[in-house]
Amino acid sequence: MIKPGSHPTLADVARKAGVGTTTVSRVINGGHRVSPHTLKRVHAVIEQLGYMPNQAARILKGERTKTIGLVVPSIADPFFSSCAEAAQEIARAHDSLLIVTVTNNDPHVEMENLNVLMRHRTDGLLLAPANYQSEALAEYLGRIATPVVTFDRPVPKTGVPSVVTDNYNGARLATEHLVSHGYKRILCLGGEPTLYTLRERLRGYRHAVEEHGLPVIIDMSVKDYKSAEYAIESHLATSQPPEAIFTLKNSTTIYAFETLQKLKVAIPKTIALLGFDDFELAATLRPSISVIQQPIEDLGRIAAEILFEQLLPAKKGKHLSGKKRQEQVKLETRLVLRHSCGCNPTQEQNG
Amino acid sequence: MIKPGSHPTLADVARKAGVGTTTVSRVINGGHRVSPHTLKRVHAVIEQLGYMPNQAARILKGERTKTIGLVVPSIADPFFSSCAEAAQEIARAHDSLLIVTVTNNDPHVEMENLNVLMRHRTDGLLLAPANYQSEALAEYLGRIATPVVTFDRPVPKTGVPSVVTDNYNGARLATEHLVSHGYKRILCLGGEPTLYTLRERLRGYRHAVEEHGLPVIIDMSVKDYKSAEYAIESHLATSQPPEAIFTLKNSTTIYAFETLQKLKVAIPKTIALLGFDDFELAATLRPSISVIQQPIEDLGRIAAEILFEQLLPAKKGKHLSGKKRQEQVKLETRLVLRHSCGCNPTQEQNG
DNA sequence: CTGTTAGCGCATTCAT
DNA sequence: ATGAATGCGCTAACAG
Repeated sequence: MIKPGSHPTLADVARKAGVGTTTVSRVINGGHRVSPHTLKRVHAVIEQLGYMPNQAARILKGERTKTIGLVVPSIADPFFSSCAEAAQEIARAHDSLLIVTVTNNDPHVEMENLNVLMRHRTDGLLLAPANYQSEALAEYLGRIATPVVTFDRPVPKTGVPSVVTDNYNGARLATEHLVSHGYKRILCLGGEPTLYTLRERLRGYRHAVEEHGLPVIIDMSVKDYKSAEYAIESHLATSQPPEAIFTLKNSTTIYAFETLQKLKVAIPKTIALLGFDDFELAATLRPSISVIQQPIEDLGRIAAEILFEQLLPAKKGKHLSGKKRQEQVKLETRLVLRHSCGCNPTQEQNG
Repeated sequence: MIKPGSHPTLADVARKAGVGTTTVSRVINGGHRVSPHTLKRVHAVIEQLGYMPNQAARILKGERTKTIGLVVPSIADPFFSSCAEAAQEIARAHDSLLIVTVTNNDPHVEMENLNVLMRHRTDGLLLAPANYQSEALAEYLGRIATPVVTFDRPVPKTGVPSVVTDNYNGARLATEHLVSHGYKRILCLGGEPTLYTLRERLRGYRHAVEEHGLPVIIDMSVKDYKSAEYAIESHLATSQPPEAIFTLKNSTTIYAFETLQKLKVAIPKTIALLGFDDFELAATLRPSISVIQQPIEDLGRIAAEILFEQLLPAKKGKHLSGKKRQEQVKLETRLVLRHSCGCNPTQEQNG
């Protein structure tokens, strides 16, 4: 070994094999135009030295880094980790690595992460923006050369392609369903009204109830279990308590369920429940919870696919991909009927 | 712009600012030993050009890549995604990026991932090995120069440090508790007996029941809901059906719960249930499920901390860290008593 | 304080 | 079929 502790280099291999560096380079890049004999010996030396090409040197030569960056609010969140898994799979299929960074929904941290990723020259970026409506982000994305695809939440006023769930129609679907059960007073429960997804869902709910001439009852004060409990208790104490609750997100649905359970309010008899976004044990709870299901893996998968689509043409030296894929992809939701909304479906697959 | 479409280089900045490359280099590395005036101008040019240092070039100079690799069976799995989140946080604190790869528990894919990561010269590796007992992996890890820390599962016969849950004692704790309730026939239910974690838990269960002179009833045939249902029905049909079930993992616990619920077997009256590993709605189900809880985030966090601990000394040029941290860290579990085991605890925090 | 210069490991002409 | 030489962008000696 020439430099103990360090990795052997292409030159080390060349020396040991008694050939030129060019030859070794050819060998590790497919072995074309190399005599079988040399090929064999070089391979042997590579094996023996445990040589692995240094990606950095290749990058420096202008090659792609074979990495893409993923920027999400959280990776512990099942929603984003599912997206991440799908994205990782696509990346792997394209011989690329996925670098994961988390923002905790903090625009400042997000910007920092983007900068670090740019320094590493990731070939592309997959982004679930922390702050819908951020001018700084829009400006930043317009400035950088790296292809970006956002998912779950778009960045408005930018040409950045995005893959999102059709939150608006999903919420409409949910609300319409509750209406069809005959419920008149439908409470829409949620939190963090600044989030794009929740705003869209809220809009869907509002339009649906308004169209049916029903009262708009919205409570966006839910931040945790406590606030959910407080909110629901307040609405129950009203002279005209709600007959159904449409919860805008996962955690809210669970808080609502727990609260109703604790207060011994019969679901769906006294109050029906329907939530946006499915969750693991929704079918196992009693009663089972009806939900609007969004194609989570598809979000990550399609976003990654679009990203790599933008990456490929560059290889051929083409100027721009001729037919630009539509700027925003909207994925449809699915209404999963279980018992909490008042339905009585036949047993689901998994209990 | 000198090269449209490409990133501006340090030399570009130097030229435009009318200074030498060294000066620019100094500026982007803290700005020490540079006159305030020059500093300001260079900063201005950097801003104007949108210059970002090329990480690859730095790496080539022998610097660290500021990246660590994470190799896990799945990132969609809440267990590993929680570890990943913790690891990401530590990485970020050390100004590093986390590259995530998933193996699907396939040793071949795992090896491939490791190779790719080595090519990218990640400073270190966090690994949850796919296959306990793999000779090839042990050999590989012994050969590479990069520091590695495994978590959740160790790689035996290797000096590779690992951070694992004390699965053995956790299972003992669980079993002892069921015994203390007076149950005599305790069924241990699980699957994939090749996994390190499950073997350890199985061992803990076995020792505990044997010590109490109780029958060892093990069924490792659970792979999915169907097989769980079949297994449980079989055991119920016995002349001496079990009085309690100890499930070895998350999903098995849920399958068991669903099956018992479907069969209208009263929990814990007819059969008690206690599972290894907590899950989100364990406290919300009725009855709530008692579990052995493992410190999931700690696994990822501590593994990452140990990794960076090994990385730091190299910076100072020291030969080896003097006091080697103990090779294997074992994290203790916690018994969380809810209703399914027969306990009647006071209400938990969150319902 | 500042500039010049020599590599880091590799792919790539251009010769041979 | 092979090799010598060049340069990618940057940092660190080493002058000034």
